[in-house]
Amino acid sequence: MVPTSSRATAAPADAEPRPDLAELAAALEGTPAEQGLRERKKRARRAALIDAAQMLVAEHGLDAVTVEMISAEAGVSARTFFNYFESKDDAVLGAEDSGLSEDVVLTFVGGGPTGRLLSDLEVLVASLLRPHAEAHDRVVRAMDLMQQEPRLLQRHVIWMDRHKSRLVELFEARRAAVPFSTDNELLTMLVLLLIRTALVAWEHAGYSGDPADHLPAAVAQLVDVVAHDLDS
Amino acid sequence: MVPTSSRATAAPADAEPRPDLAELAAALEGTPAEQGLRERKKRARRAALIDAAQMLVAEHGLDAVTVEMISAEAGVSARTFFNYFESKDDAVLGAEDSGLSEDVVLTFVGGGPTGRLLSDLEVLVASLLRPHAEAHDRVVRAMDLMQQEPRLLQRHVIWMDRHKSRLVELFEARRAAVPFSTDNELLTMLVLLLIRTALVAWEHAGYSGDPADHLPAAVAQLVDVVAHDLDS
DNA sequence: ACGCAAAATTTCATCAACTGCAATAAGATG
DNA sequence: CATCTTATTGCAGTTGATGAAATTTTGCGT
Repeated sequence: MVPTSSRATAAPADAEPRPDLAELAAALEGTPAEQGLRERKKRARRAALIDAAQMLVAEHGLDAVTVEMISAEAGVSARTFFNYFESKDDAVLGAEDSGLSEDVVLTFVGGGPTGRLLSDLEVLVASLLRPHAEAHDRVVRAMDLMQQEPRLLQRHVIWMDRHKSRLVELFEARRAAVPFSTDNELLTMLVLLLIRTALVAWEHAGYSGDPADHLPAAVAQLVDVVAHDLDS
Repeated sequence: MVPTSSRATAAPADAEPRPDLAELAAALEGTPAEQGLRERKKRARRAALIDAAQMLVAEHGLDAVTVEMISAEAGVSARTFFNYFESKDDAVLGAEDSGLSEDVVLTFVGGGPTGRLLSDLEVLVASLLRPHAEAHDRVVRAMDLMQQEPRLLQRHVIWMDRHKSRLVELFEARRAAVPFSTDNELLTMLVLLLIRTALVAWEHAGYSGDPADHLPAAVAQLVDVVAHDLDS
């Protein structure tokens, strides 16, 4: 195996005779006592796979990395890889299905918190962005990789697509409480716009702080564009 | 050239002795005398492949259709298929790289036609949408399929990605003529938003007229959302 | 500790998307 | 017709992804 690993060992952070044991042990340290051992191992493997995927892709490029390499690096079989991720791309991005919390949802469908649709969308998106701050490092690496490998950008849209029906439900529910005329399609695209704009701004800021911090600026820009159109 | 194949058989693809001749002939009729025969055949094959792909997918679903089926239906080898399209999805969507015309570009980068960024974006998007009206039937079918097969939606984004660098160039050029502060990222997402909203509205309207006809409504909705936020 | 049931991993087989290459067929051209 | 160019094809091979059965690991009651 490993047909194209001529300069693989030039990297500083790894001189591993036995990647599985070392990484598993390290990863298990990170999550000391939380739930059963089974659960911890699961998280550890998942993290190991993401790390392996991101490291390899950063070094060799997306297409030059096979799931076999990733699996080998993480010390599992290739088949197991697909027990954790639906696709290679998902692993590289460390895809996490960050759902939205109940209270935020309830507030939104109730017509709150501000009563102004755009502002409330902003709050909603902020709550979507927050989980990203947890796995800070992995998200940062994912964003960097997204720039080098445009193909990964589409996963962003797939994420959107996964949650689109849920979002549409929210919009419909809110519409029942506080009628408004904007189409669902435009609103979902608006959510996507805000997410991407905020994330890119976050990246331009050197990944300092929380992605959600850049949301107000994104909204402000949007308002600006429209306002300029109304003025003149 | 709508009904390419008069065959609605649910049976496997071995019921036809010579699909190529019939379809090719029909397709060649459509484009009587234009450039060389070679060029016409190329277009005909491409059209045949798109039609075959869309028909089969509409009948059996995206994942149940293989490129071998599509190729067989169009009367070419599977290898040839990939001389025409980069992927199966591209064929199903009938991906056409509609570029933007020079005059529209020049007007935009010059700060026109209205001088208001959003309105000028609208004009730009309209010119992007117009080519879609040419291959009306295929675009309609592609849109229908997109609804049934969410995975195809991501191609929309890939299209966006392909043209993103060009769009960014336009934004930069205009910025040089008429300074404005909006980020490129937000603007490209805005373009995507307008395109999608207009297309979906067009679809909801039963595909009557031109997709670009629904652009003003999309912009109006966007303005509305922002305006409501400014008022209260 | 022991053994058993559930869950996860692995092995193996299989399919389909896609690519490179070399041979061949088919337009174009003079 | 001769030949040069371009397109098509068959073929072998890589890779992503999935299903099923065998095997290992973990949880847990006794």
